[in-house]
Formats: sequence, structure tokens, C-alpha cells
Amino acid sequence: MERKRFTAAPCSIARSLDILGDWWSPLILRECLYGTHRFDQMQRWLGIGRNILTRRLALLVEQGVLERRQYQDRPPRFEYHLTDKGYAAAKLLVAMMPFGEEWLFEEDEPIRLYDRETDRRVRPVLVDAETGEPIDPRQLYPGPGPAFPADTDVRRERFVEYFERRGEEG
Amino acid sequence: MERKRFTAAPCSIARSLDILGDWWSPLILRECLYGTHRFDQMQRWLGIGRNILTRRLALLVEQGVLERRQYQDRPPRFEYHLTDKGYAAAKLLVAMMPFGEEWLFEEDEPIRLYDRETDRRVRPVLVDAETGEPIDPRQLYPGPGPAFPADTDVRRERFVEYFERRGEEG
DNA sequence: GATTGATGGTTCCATAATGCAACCTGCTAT
DNA sequence: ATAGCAGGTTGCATTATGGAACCATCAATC
Repeated sequence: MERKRFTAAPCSIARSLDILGDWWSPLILRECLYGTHRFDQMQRWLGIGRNILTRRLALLVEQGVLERRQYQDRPPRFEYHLTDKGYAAAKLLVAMMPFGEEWLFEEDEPIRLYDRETDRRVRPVLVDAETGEPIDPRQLYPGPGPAFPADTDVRRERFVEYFERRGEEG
Repeated sequence: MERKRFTAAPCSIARSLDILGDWWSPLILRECLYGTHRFDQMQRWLGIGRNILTRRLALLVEQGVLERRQYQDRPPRFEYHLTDKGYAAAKLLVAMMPFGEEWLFEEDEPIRLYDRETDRRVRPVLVDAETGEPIDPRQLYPGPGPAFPADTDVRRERFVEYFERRGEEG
């Protein structure tokens, strides 16, 4: 059966997974980020089936993270480039790198990121925008935002800690 | 056919995708992060098939991101909790939230994160550890790190910009 | 003491997605 | 005329998914 889609889910994580929630799509974005823009190159680098690559590219274009650019006529040839939305999604890939380095490799990092202007090494960290402090997921609890369905039962069930801390209607 | 696995890939992104590279696994981690630890609760919240939930939980435990904790005998009952590795992976989920808010919702955010100690709202941003500046993926280029396979051809092919900037052996 | 309910699964089936190989098309270079 | 490149499409065998039904263990209820 077709995989479930939660494009309508009131959750940024669920919706993000429509773009990144499979094995290949993030790797395709990675290729674009690293400078690989053409069908055959991607296919070779990734070892992905050509039919699947076709489908994924179409999906990613449809979702607006990739742009299909014609770079010659006769014969028409195309390249795939990240859009603004695509670059925003690429941050999620960038965020995977320190995680991978710390938890998935015995040895040192396989790949390093550098800044195009300064040529200095870049080390991505997730911090709180206000305080600048690194984020520790244990330290967090979720609460409903403006776009969360107003059904009170759902909210209470879903965000117990939030309502405990704020009283019935925080 | 079984999906390809690149556990051996010299890429943090590819390896991370062994944990996060499908639709359900990240959502299961999300449930744990939000305080849902039991089989039936997860099944109901996610609307996932019970057989699939079983498989995913087993995988996540095997990969060390979840821990299966017995919370009673007679009958034996179990809960699933994030490990240290799991909390590290949860940062990636947290990183999805600002992306989703900005690009996947017309309206305002559906869910907000708060700090358990201060009860203040937390807004996650990805920054460079040294400079504290927000990371812009356009600004980055990748180069081989210590654990990248030493095969020179592969390195040159893969990291063109890196070698251009540094000369043959940077 | 029989039944209901909670919890945490397993089994079976139809459908969808994946991986692989082969093939097609338009044009260029030899 | 022939081979090669780029970007696909088509067909097929194998897996994974979603859904529903079923099972087992114990506690509490009628």
C-alpha cells in the first residue's frame, strides 16, 4: 500500500518527512549541495536505480526543493538545483553531520565543511536563538502553537506537561 | 527488493539516514521525545500498523537510539525510552521544526518548544560553533576528513572545490 | 468463575515501492 | 556509419507497507 502521508499533520516534523522521510531524497539533496546537478552523475554517485532517481527528482521538483533547469537545447538537457526551500532543507542535512560524526563513526569525521569566503572550517551546532545556548532535547517540552487544532481534548492529551505547567488554558 | 543500506558509507548524512531515513522512525522518536513511551499509545497517536511499529521499535533498539525498559512483571510490560544517542538524534527532529514552520505551513507554527527550567520559549537555530553565525548552506563547501577513503581519484572527483582552493593535497 | 479490558505483540493478505537490467531518443564526435 | 553521451522509460522479481484479525498474560469487575 501507499505509504501514509501526513501533509496535513499539525507537525513540522511530520511534514518535513514528506521531503526527507525516505532514504534517497536527502541523499539527492546532498548531491546538489555538494555540486552534483546532473542525472547521470547522481545515478553513478548514489548507485540509485534510474527509474527511482527519476521519480524522486520529479517529487522533489514538485515539492519545490529542487528546480529543473534546462542548460542546453538540441538535445534538451537538464540540471537540478536547490531552490531557497531546498537550501533551507539542506540545513537539516548539515545538522546530521555532527550527529553522524559523534555517534556513527569509530574514527574521525569523513567529511568536513568549509566556508566559501573565509575557507575556515565550519562546525554546525543547534542553539537557542535567544540565549545562544546549545539545545538539549531533554530540556524541552512541547506545547500547542497557533496553528494547532483547537480541539481541547487532543491538546490536553497531547501536551500534558504544557498544561500542567500553565494551568488549563496556557 | 530491500532498500540499499550504506552503513559503511563515508558520510554522516548517509549513515544518519539508517536511523532517520524512513517515514516512521523519526515519528517514533518524536513520540518518545514528547513523552509517549508505550506501544499502544504510539500506535494510536501515529496510526501506524502494529506489525510495522514492532519492526521499527526493534530496529531502533538495535541501533541504540531507543532502550526497551521493563516497567512491570506479571505480565511483563515494556516502555521505550530515548538513549543518549537517541537524544542526539532528536536534535535533528528539533531542527526540522523551524524549517517546517517557515516552509510547510501557511499559518503560524503548530507546536512550540519550551524550556523545562525557565518555561521560556525555545527557538532552535543552526549556527557555526566558532563564530556563532547562522549557517547558510550556500556558503559551504565540503572537503575530505580524516576518515574519508584515501583513494585520490575518488577524493578529487568528489571534492572538486576543495582541491581547487587548496591545490592538489590540502 | 466468567467476562471484560489493558498491554504488547504476531500472523496473514493485497497492494505499493524498490533494485536491476534492458531499451529508447536526440544529438555530437570520429 | 558507428559509437558515445545525456536523460530518461519499461518490465520484472523481490520487499515493505497498511490493515485487520488474532493471541497471551494478567487485573479488575459482574
